Amino acid sequence: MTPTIKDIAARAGISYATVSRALNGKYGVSPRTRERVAAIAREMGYRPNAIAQGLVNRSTKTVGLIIPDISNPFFPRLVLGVEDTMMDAGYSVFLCNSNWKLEREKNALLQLSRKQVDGILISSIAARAEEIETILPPRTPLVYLSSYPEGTARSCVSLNNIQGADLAVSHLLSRGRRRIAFIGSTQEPHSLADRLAGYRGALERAGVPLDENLIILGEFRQESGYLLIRRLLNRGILLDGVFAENDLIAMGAVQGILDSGRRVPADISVIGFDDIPIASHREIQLSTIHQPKYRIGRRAAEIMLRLLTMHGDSHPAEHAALEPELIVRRST
Amino acid sequence: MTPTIKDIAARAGISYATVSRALNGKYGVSPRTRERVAAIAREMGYRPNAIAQGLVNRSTKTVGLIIPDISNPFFPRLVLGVEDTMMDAGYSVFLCNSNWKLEREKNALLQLSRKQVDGILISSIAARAEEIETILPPRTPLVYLSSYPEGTARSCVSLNNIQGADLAVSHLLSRGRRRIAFIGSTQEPHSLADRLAGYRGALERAGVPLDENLIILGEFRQESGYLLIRRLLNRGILLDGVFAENDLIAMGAVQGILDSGRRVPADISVIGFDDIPIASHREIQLSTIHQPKYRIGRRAAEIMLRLLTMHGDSHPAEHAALEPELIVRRST
DNA sequence: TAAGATTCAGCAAACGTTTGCAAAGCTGCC
DNA sequence: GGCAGCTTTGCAAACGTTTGCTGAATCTTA
Repeated sequence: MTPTIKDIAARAGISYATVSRALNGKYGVSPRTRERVAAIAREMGYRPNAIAQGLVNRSTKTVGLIIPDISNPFFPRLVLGVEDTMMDAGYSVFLCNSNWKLEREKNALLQLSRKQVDGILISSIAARAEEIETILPPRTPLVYLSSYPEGTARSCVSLNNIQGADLAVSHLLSRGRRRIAFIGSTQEPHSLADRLAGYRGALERAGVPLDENLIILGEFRQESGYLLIRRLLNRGILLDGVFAENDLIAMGAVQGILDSGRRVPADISVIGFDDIPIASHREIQLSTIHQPKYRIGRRAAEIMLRLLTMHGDSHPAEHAALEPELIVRRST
Repeated sequence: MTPTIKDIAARAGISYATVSRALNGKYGVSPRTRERVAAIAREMGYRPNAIAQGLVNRSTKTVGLIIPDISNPFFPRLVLGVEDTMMDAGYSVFLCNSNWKLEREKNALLQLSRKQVDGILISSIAARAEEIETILPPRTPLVYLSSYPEGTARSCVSLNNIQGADLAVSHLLSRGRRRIAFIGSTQEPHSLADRLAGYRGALERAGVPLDENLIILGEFRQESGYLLIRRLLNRGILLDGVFAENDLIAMGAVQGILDSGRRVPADISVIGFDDIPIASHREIQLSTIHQPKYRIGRRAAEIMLRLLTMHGDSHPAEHAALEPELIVRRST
């Protein structure tokens, strides 16, 4: 077995309370015994049992991170931002994938709360805050990142989605496009609502009439973008621009357009959202709205650390809305 | 506070030992009290404290997963494979990124062992097994995945790298290529050694002389591939094929070749390794050796679960070497 | 040198569970 | 009615820590 504090005490011929105090640099231990204990601990290869510490300290130095799908290229850098920051502060992070299912999201929440995590970071697909916040013990530190539900009073870090969508659509308009399709996903209701709002706003401001036939929804996958645009095109609906809710959809749309014998951007301009790594690739060159993924993760983790250290006193929820940035590439 | 087993006991007017037994379906509780306890627990919103359970059961239902970098496109699906499988079995997983640094890898190992994880899955960059195995308590369940150090007696799940490299190089040879460069990375010594061995073996079998000038090493990044191939080309070294240690390097190499005014594959054929998602993209079409990333993760997790359930009795290390698959696309 | 102050160490409870052992309650049989 | 045998329950220790309280030992100071 790995040595415990009692083994050290036995070896040093003192009580284990003293060993604990010595190891933790607590007041009330003579320098002599302190050193002796340290030496013995080192020699025996002692490692504090974080589980036992967690039980008495009521803090596990652990947080949970729930995201929809790590294999979606939007999330890895976000996760890295969280992980780096929490790790540096001495926390470990549980990663949970919800696979875009509310049920699994709730499940993860439950499991994490059993595991006594000190806090939870979540990129939630829930539509309403109660759906997820009622699962947690009342004052659990909670930070939403990138996507958050309606009606929450907790801290959030996200891009200004309305502004981002507006930026994208305005860009298409500035290129002389008037029949602009919106291809989105029903998987994240809140971001859908915001990006749709930005789309509508930009059109309205430009005096371009909204055509509900141009709005079409599927999933956050390339195949979905491909299928949806082809369906639109096959129906004979006229369009000269596409604003996709994310880059994956946009890339699928580009393929669909090319396969239908049209050109990008000459016949139809396409713009995406997120700026995932592949979008900037030389052979792809997709115009998009940039999201600083690593920074979102880091920022969320920083807020979490703040919540963690003021443990419990007043929750001044912090809503950080980062600025979107338009990236113009070949597809527009 | 969240209710404990004692709160339930108080409410039910029985001892908390009985509550524990009732909740865990242990023998020796009457159906009547069992139901009563269940009802009260539900009503009070009781959740077992996994930390306390972990302390007495000496099992935390938790594993650690250490990888170099989640933002490298090779890892997300591997992580997902692990996570899905462990989650289904009721385990949570700590994710740690080592950023290709041995120091951080060791650090993560230490941190995880403090946290009393039941087992560790690691894609290690260590050259020798002792470097990492001496850090862990002797009989800790440990599974290497995708990459493992020299001299280990533990379970591994990985692709047959030698065979994969052989496959890739043989393919280039079958295309009439004779001057084949190897562009690799020093970041993972073991996989480098194997892929280099496959490269050498294939050349030798074909009777093509080995030219050490054609072997050049950097990092697992696209920029690295670009820089290295350009350096080679600028030196005036003749070549008609490139075998890159991974797809990122291969993609960089393709760009470098194009920028130098040569054609791919007409002048120089390029093949990568891993088959990351982007490699199959219509505009990229990189030939490569496919790695079943999700399956590697799942398989490793399954082995871990087996180790976990036979807790301690005999460690029949299982070495699963999955078959590589050649994927021919436009770049060769 | 004695009394008070100060330093150092130990005892024991607590964190929330599980579980071996003993006690109590019940059943049915003679 | 008494007793064996079974079922149901409770007591208390244990897991590895932290920490408030108390006591002993040492040091000051008059």
